[in-house]
Amino acid sequence: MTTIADVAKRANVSAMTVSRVINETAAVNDATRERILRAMEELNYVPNSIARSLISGKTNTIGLVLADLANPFFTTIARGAEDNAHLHRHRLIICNHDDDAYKEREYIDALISARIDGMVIVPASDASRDSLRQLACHHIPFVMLDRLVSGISADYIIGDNRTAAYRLTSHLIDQGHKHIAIINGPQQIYTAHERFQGYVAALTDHNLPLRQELIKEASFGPYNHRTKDDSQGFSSTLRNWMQSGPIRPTALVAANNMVAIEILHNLEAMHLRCPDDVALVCFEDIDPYGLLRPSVTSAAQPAYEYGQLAMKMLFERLKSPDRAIQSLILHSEIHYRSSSIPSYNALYVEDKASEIRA
Amino acid sequence: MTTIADVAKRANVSAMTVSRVINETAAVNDATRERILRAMEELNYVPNSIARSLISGKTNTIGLVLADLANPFFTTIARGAEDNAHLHRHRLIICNHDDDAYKEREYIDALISARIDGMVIVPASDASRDSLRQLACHHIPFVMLDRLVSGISADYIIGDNRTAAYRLTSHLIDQGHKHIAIINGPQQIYTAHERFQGYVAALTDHNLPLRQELIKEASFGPYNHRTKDDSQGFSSTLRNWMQSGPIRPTALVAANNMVAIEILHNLEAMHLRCPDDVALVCFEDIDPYGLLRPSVTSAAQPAYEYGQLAMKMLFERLKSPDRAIQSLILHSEIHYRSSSIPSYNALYVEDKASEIRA
DNA sequence: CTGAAAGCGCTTACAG
DNA sequence: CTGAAAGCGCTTACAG
Repeated sequence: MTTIADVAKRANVSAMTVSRVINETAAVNDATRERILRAMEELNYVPNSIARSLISGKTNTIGLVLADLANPFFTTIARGAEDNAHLHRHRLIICNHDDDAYKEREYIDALISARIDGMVIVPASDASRDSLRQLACHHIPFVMLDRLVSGISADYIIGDNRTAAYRLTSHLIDQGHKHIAIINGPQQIYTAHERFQGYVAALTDHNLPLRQELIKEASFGPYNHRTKDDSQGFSSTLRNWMQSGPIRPTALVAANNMVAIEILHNLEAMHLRCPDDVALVCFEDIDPYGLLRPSVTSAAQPAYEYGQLAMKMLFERLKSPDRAIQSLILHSEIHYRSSSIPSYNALYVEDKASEIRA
Repeated sequence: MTTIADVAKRANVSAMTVSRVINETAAVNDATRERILRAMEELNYVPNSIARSLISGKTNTIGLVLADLANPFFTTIARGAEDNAHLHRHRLIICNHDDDAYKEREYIDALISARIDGMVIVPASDASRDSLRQLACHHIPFVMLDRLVSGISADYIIGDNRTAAYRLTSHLIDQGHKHIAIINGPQQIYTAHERFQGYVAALTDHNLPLRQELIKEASFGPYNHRTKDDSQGFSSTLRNWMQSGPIRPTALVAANNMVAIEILHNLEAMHLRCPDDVALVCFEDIDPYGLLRPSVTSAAQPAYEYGQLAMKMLFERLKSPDRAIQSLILHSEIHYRSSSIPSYNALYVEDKASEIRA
C-alpha cells in the first residue's frame, strides 16, 4: 500500500508538505503542490483513515445496534439512519442482537474496541443496562431508539406505545368486542411492557375484566430465518383459544408486526377469516407497500424518521457533548383497516379515501 | 481513554507484558498476570483496535455495498451477510448506492481509505467498472453479488436471470398470452439486461413478435422513501397500455420486486384485477411473508443464501488470496401463483400444497 | 519471564 | 513556504 512517505519521496518533499496538500491545512507553493498532486495520482495514493483516527480519536463510524435488520420496521430505521449518516460523511456498522442481551454485549464490546464515535441502539432488554453503562463509561455517546432501559439516562427517541395500545384496544371495544386476547412480547422489553400496560388500562377503563387466560407472552422474533415453524411459540395457544378454550376471543392484539404475521398464518391454517371470525390489530407497519388484503389495523410508527432523527440527535450530541439530555416521542398513526372493521371492504371499494381516522 | 501504558504503570510492568497477557502471545508469570488483569479491570481497559489495525493491516471490517437496504431482497441479503460476518468476528459496514455509480464511488473510496479487509458488492451498473478496478488496485478482495460488471474478473455469485426470465415468459405464453409487455430495469444493470434477453428469447422461440410498444425501461427504485409517486416513471406507460394503447397487453413481466409492487398499485388505481384483466409475473420475492392476495408468480432468489454465501466466499478469498477465481450461480425457484393462473385460488382453497412447480 | 527500541501511517506543534 | 521531531496506542523483533 502506498504511504504518504512514498508520495513525499517521489515529489521530493517531506511527508509534512504532502499532508498539507491533502488536508489543505496550510499554504503550499503552487509548483510544489502540482508535483505532489501528480505523485499522488501516479502512485494512486489514498490516505489511511486508520492512521488518522489513531491521532484524532475519531473514526467517523457510528454503530447501529438493533434487534433484526430483516424485520421491516428495523430495516426502514436502518435506511433512515444510513441516509443521515452518509449526509454527515460517517459510516454505519450494523449489528443484530435478536433481542439477546448477551449477543448485544459482544457487539458493544467490539464497537467500543473499534472506537466508534457514537451509537444508535435499540436495546435488547432491561438486561442491556450494564452494556449501556459500559458505553457511557467509555464516553461513547449513544441514543436509545424505540426502547428505553430504566436506570440509564441518555438521549432517546421512542413511540407512544401505551397510548397507541390504549387506542387500539379501545377501538376493538368500540367495535363491541368483550373477549380481547393479547399476544405480547417479552415483558423485559420496554415496548412490550408499555403496550401491555395500555391494553390493561383500556380494558379497565371500559370495565372489562383482565383475563389471564387471554394473555400470552411470545417472542418478538422470529430471528432464525431458516425455519419459520412457530419460533414465537404461540401457535398452540392460539389454536387453543380459537378451537377448544373456555373463552374464545373475538379479537386479538398483536404486540408487533412479526407476531401479527404469524397470527395471520395461523388463522389461515385454521381456516378462520379476519375480521369475520376474529378481529386483529397490531403494532408497527406489517404492510409497508399497502398490498395486504385484509389490510390490518395497526399503530404505525414512522420508522424512517426514527432512524433519521436518532442519527440527527446523535450528531448534535457529538457536536455538543455537554448539552442537556434530549428526548423525543414520536406518535403513532393508527390506521383503521379491514382486519378490525367488518364493513371496511365495502367502504374501501366505494371510496379509497374513506379510511376512518381517529 | 485508558491505554495499555496506564495499565502497565498501575501493574508495575512494561506495556509489553500487558500486551502478552491480553493476546496470550507468550508466557507470563502467574502473579504478574494476576496483577495485570486486576489493573485492567480496575481501569476498565478495552484495547484500541485502531492501533492494532495500524500494525496488522487488518480491520476486521467488511464493506457491504448494495442498491437499497430497504428493498426486502437486499435486506435479506444483508442479514445473511451480517450473520456470517459475525460468525467470523468481523463487522459489517453497510452502504446504499441507489443504483447510482457516482454515489457508489464515494462509498468505495471511503471504504478503501478505511482499509476494510474486503467487500461484498452489488454493483450499481456497468459504470461501476472503474470503482471495482480501484478496489483491485488497492488489493482489497471483493465478491460481486447478484450483478456482474463486464471486464472485471473477481469472485462472484449471481442468479440464473436469463433462464428465469425465459421460464416466466414461457409460462405466460403457455397460459395463452400473446401480448406480453415488460417493464424492465435500466439496461446497464446486469440483471435487467439478462432478464430482458430471456424475455426476448422466450418470445422468439415461441414465434411471437417482439413489440417495441410493449417494452418499457424503468428504474429499479423507488429509492426516495419519502414520496412514492411514480418515481419509477412507468405509470403513464402502463395507463396507456391498459386504457388507450393500440395493443393492450394481457400479461406483464416486472423486472424486479419494486416494479411489481408499483404495478399492483397502478392496477388497483385503474380498477383492474389480476390475473382477470391482466396477468403478472415478477423477479425476486415480493411477498416474503406469503400474505399477499393475489399471490404473485415470481422467480424467487434465495436472498439469505446470497448474503451468507457471498460472505463465505469472501472469507475464503481472504484466507487464500491466490486461489483461483470462483463463481457460483444460484438458481431461482419459480413460484407459480394466482397472479398468472386464473384457477389458482380455487386450487389453493382446496389444497394449500397444490402449488404447481415446474 | 520481562523490557527497551523501533515502527505501523499519519498529524500536531514547533522551528526556521 | 517547508521540514525534523515527537507521538497517537499498540505489536514485532530483539536482547537479556
